[in-house]
Amino acid sequence: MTTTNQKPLPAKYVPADHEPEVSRRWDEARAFHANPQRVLSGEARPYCILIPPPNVTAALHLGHALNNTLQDILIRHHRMRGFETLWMPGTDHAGIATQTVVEKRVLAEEGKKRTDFGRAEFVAKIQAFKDEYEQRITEQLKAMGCSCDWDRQRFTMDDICARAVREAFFRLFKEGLIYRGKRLVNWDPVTQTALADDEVENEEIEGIFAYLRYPLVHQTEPGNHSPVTWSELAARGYPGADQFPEDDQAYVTVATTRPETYLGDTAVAMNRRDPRHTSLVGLFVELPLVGRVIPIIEDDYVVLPVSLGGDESDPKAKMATGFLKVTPAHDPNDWEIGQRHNLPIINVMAPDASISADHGWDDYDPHHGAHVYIGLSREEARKKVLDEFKARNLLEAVKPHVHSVGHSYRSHAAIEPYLSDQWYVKVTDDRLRGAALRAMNPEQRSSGLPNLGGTGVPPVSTPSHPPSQEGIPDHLTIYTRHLPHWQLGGSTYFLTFRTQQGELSNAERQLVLDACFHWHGKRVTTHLAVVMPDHVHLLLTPLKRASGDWWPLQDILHSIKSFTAHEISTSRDNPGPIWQDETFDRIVRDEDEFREKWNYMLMNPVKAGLVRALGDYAFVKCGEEGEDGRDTRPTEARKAAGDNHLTFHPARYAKTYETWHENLRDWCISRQLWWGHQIPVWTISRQDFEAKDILNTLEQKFQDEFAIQHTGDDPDAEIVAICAAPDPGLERFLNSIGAVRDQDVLDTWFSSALWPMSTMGWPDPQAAGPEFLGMLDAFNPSSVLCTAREIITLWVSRMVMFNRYLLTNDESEGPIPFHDVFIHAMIQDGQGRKMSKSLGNGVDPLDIIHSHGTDAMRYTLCEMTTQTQDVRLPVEYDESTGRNTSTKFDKGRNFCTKLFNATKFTIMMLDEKAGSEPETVDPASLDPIDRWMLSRLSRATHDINAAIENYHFSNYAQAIFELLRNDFCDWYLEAIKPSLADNPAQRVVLQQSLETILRLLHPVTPFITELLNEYITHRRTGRILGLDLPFGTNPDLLCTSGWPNADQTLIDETIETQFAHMQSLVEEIRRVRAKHQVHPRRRITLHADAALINQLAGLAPVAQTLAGLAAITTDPPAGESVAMTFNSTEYALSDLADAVDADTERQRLEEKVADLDKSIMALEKRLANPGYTEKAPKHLVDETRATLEQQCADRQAALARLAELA
RNA sequence: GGGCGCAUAGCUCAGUUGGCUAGAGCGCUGCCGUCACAUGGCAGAGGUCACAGGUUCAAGUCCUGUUGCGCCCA
Repeated sequence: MTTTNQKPLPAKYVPADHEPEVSRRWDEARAFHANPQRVLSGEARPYCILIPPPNVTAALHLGHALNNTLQDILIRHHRMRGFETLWMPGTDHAGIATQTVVEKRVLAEEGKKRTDFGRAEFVAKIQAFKDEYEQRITEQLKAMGCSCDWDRQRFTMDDICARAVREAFFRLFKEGLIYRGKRLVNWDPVTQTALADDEVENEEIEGIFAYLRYPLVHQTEPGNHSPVTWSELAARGYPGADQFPEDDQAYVTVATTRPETYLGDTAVAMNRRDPRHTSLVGLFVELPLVGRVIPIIEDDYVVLPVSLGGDESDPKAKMATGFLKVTPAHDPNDWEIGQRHNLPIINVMAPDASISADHGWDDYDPHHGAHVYIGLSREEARKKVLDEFKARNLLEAVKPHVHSVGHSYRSHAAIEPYLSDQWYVKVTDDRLRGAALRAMNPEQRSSGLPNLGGTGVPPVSTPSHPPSQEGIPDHLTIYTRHLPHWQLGGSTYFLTFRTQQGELSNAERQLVLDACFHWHGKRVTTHLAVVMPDHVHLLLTPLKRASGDWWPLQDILHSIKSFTAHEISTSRDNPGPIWQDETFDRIVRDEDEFREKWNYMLMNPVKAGLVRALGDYAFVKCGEEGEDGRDTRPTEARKAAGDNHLTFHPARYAKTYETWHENLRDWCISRQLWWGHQIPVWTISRQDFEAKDILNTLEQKFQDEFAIQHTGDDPDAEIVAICAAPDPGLERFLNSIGAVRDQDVLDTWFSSALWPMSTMGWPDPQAAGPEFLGMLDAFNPSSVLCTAREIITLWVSRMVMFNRYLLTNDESEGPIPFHDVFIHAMIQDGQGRKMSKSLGNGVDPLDIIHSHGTDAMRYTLCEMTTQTQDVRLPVEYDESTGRNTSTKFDKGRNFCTKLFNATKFTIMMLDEKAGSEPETVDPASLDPIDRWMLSRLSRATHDINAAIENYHFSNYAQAIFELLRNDFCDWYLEAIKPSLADNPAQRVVLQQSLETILRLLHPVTPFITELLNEYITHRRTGRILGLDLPFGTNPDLLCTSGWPNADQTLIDETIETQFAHMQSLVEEIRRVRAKHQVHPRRRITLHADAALINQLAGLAPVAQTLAGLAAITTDPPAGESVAMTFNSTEYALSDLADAVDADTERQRLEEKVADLDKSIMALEKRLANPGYTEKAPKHLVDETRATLEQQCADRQAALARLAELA
């Protein structure tokens, strides 16, 4: 069948000519729409990714392109594998960021400020901006080929998300996990809002260290004080007081980077170890101009100066005076001191950080002179303070000082620690933080874990206590190997690991035994586990994964050992290594031998070294046969995944997650903004609340829909009410009684944290709409979250906490929101700077798509994704187009061009001569070249499956690159040119190979493969046994066709070895041709011998084609010829030219001899080392000997030929 | 201050639990207008794997330390 109903492919591939058309076909087929019912009915397993919703502040840049390309690769791969696949798209309202951008825009365009509009009016402006950018972002994602379920696109301020926010807030509030507190917050004076800790960026700035003198006074009673003189101090034993004029007023000197905050000082603190301490106890200082008299207190926080015995290595001790001004309202550390000593808290600033007496400066008295500061900015006030102190001879010194200061990530203004009422989530509660930590995969948890790996000593392959050989039949002798080799066959392994020291208690033995069976049936079949007090024996067979390879034994063992070690060392309260390295003994692979060995061990446990004495069987357990390695657990069980299932890739990021939670502080969630979810809390004074008997009314009318909290320190403070589901009746009621709704909005991450739930209709899918039914059950937990590193703390953690807390049922804590977290690299520009909008070095993916095409961009991004944490991407600005571009994408573009041309050529060849192709092809009947191609295909398929499964995207890109360019184009296509027309079975192989390649490529380059697939799949005539290309859910499109299944049996080691041999022969001939500058079209003659021809076997014609040979003959050359050594034998090539240049030939041979000399010396040296021949594995030594032998022969041959030439 | 990452060819980067003469793309050199592809093919040059120790028969790879760069968190 050679249907050629498509229009012919154009001469050149121009991506822009095809991508929109392909997109349209996907849209029309609704190819990316997920149906939860297929999951719930058991028809298909779920695979779900939730997009990290991009901020609507700006268009996407290449970092997003990377992020989304990787997600799309995972999604498309799983869709083709038959999973019911959901990729949920959406955007984030990004409260402060978006509002700031719009404020700037409005100011620039209309010259107006936010406050010139009403709240509703301004929010509408932001909404319009959001609509514009949401659309732009969606267009970008579609242009990138993202196969999202576009029908389900969400925005974090959708009604559906708002409902989730209300519900979550209500529940947390009711349980006391949200509270109101007067705290120091990170205040951004420019945007005038509080910021979360992680929205603050520390920057080194060149500031000052000012030394201010505070005059000392006595205070007999409040309002009545008198100066303290130096002579008085000297009398009190103050060291060095006699150095000063005795009648002058004494002072103490404080050092500060922020002199202006002295207006709010409420104490001076000193360390009790300070020798001056005793003489100052009970004294006070008077703040110049302010007039406030404040006590001298003692607190261990104060650093002793070096001169008084402070720590010399502490830079603070070098700068310190020993006296610390304490400003509880304007410094977090001072706040703590203030709390400890019950100091007054005096806020001296307005929200814009200007000095103000109207925000808590209750003892402000303009007559003392502090009025000179009022209204000044922080910076102006700082200068003014120094001037005023200097004028009064109270400024001891000012030194330059580089220190780190928090800045707003948004406005870049210096953060002011500012006292205000804010709402907090008590994330430090065990129900949140604890649940997040318990979610972690135990093998990635570090706390309390002994250092099991990374000792630098590789696993010992020789057992330190070998099982007794006595009585074991010789042919069952266990032998040791390196682990990777064992894995190839999926064999059964006998493993032993021993305790580091001491013995396990019975309880511990039971724990270990259970752990040995943890992966049973899922990743391994655990045939037998024997847990003795000082060692463990395991008999395991790793199971096949869905990707076709086997679960790594190493991983399984590591899981068992690290988990048990953690548990044991915790319970012993004695961290330290528990296990030694394991020894690996391979059981003979043959099944009969295995059975015999197995029986022997069970019958003769003492002789086999299993146990020490007969009867010592307490902790021995045999497992049932397992199934395959797929996650076949029913939905309920999968959903129960809560504790121990959250796994990071790469694993090192688990540490970031863990330490973040260990050092967590409560999360400030209120923001003084207009753009966001307004806090659903109404407040009313306690007086009114009680007078109107409101509680009673609430309880009668709105039983479960409200929760109250009493807040405030004094009885006059307010109480707080909250409504749950947005009940207009309750809201009306609250308004009617004069309760006031909180003006603030929630931190954006509060709604983002609900993303895995809100997008699926939580809390009430029924009410959300029919399309939400079953979504939570089918797709939460989702499969993987793909994001960047800084998001671990901002978002990942909060999603885990909320998902687990809010989906808690009567039985247990809720599930994790995703099983895996994949952290990809951050894209930097050519100078190593992070790509960001503020630096202006962000690159629009559409620019790259414009110059190179989408697939090229995706291919290159995929290939860049290794396990590293940053990647550099130098870009150049193209004047002619006004766009950024980068030569890094050339590789992707060239790769696509190659695919296009190879496909065109394949079509041409298939159409040239068609007919009589067999319907079914048995690989065994094929020519070697075709068997080789199938072997390479099968191998690549397995490599690619493993790469994608492990998030090794770069390996995927490289595997497919080599398969297409090297194997398929350079060798296979070139080799079959002469034979294809007369070989119908080969035409099937060609067609099936390319179709397989297109499918394997589809996840990374979806557009071009979708385009070409139509041409190739329609030319399908037959199939190959062992190579299955399933139809999938909709074979009309490649994106919904099935993923290739290549049977392991197609991998033919023998043919691959033979082929590699043939390749080196061809390459050797090509080298000779190149040296002698033989024209590519000239056919030359290889004078071989029977041995070589025999060795080439069926590949001789291929070699002839690829090396440009007219013939391979055993006849000696008739005329001039050159020598060529191959495989220790000298051969001749003739017909190179009309006359061979003897000088060239001599030079070539001399170079060759020199090369060989060098290599031979190295090999001889290695073999001369007795350590090598004795200790290195035999096969390596043999290999070295063989190589040496061959190279010596090659050298002899070359020398002989040189002698002839001379 | 704590944590993490990086340092390999001119450039951008691979190198899978230590084992062939360390690889790829771009760039460079030579040949090729060839009937899929010049966005190509064939061949080639180019590396003291940051530095110093150590473990090992064997180190780019493991360990210790040093230097430089970057990121995250305080």
